[in-house]
Amino acid sequence: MLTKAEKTTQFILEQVGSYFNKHGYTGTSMSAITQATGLTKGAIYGNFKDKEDLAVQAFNYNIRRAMKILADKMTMEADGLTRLKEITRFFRKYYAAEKLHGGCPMINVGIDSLNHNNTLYKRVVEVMNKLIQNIADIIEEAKKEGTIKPEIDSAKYANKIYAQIQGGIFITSMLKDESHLSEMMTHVDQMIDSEMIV
Amino acid sequence: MLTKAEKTTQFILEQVGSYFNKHGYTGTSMSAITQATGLTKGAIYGNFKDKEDLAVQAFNYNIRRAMKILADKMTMEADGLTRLKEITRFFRKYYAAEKLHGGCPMINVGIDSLNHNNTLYKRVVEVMNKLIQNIADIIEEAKKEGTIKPEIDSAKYANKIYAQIQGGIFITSMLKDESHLSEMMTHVDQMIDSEMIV
DNA sequence: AAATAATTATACCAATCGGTATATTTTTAA
DNA sequence: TTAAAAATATACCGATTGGTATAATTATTT
Repeated sequence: MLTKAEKTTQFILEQVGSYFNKHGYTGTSMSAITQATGLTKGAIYGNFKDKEDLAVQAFNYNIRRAMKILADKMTMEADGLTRLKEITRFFRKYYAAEKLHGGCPMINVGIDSLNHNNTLYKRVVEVMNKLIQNIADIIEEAKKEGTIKPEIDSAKYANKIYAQIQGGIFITSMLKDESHLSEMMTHVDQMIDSEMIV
Repeated sequence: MLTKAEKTTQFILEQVGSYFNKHGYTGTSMSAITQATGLTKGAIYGNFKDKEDLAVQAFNYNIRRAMKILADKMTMEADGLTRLKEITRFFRKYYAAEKLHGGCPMINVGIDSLNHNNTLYKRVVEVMNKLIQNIADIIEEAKKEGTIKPEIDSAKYANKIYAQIQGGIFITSMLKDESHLSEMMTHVDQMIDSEMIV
């Protein structure tokens, strides 16, 4: 069973996650946090060391929520190629889902933290490397299964796929038109079909 | 000849452009601006209406500087296909150049303004649409010259190319490794060669 | 050179910032 | 049910925020 403090911590992250994601580190004030939660500074500082601690935990909360559906899909038993295609399928619906929570946490917090908060920045990089590595692992798996060419450089293609995803997210976010992300996912699918598949 | 105020305006933008680009709208305080310029608030507010006005002009200054080399290349007399390849060539050196000035203004100010300042956001979108349109125009030109297939959808490919550029910039910026952007440009070059060229 | 206009410096404003010490309340243990 | 502990609320801190009114300075015109 969760203690009261643990429940409050969770409650704060739920209430404040989107706000932090949307407004960034300096753009989120402690008073905004008290307002969003209906709690007071005593409750906030009783459960989080400082603003940075809260920001890092809010990012962890946000990225976990954003990636949950994909993470669940990835744990399903399926061959590598199927799971690779699941990734592009997932991101076709990503913008519509994430705009409800203030946008993509990776690009929002990534750019915001890059020159603002090193602790947060390092955490974003950590997550990014994991995401790219996950894609590379799936490609390797498909190579072992014989569906993707053995000469394919999995790390290189993982980087390319992730860059295309984030590029699509950025344009779609700025122009508020999810067709751009969708077309980038089509492009990735075509790249898989024409370059990677045996 | 420039008046004193015009020279001061230019001086402020030169001194403060990188700072604004690096730290964003809320991350740049008026006191930081006075410190960076060595001037006082009187000089700042005598030449700019308010912080937003300064932020917009700083963005215009930054994007013009960042794109100057490419813009010069684009005015040169050359066929469409050559100019298209000039774009990817330009962006291979983009990160090394822009990190000296706080990073890519499009992604920095784009993400920062998206949920912070609508005036600034609209200006970024305006510039982004122009950049994409420029690429589309070049593709159309190459089609007329017979070097690119007539059935190519120039708007669609312009969007794809720009998304790949910005995706590469984002990953390269976060991981502080320009090879990612470089490999994305190689990918664009290959796309041009394999899909677009007649 | 004197008068006028343009420009910049100074001093100050209320509001807000992140954070803390302490008082109060709520929960748990005795 | 009462005492101890945990959790939250309140009141406050000095520092900083964007912005302004006015004084001082510099440039231009007469």
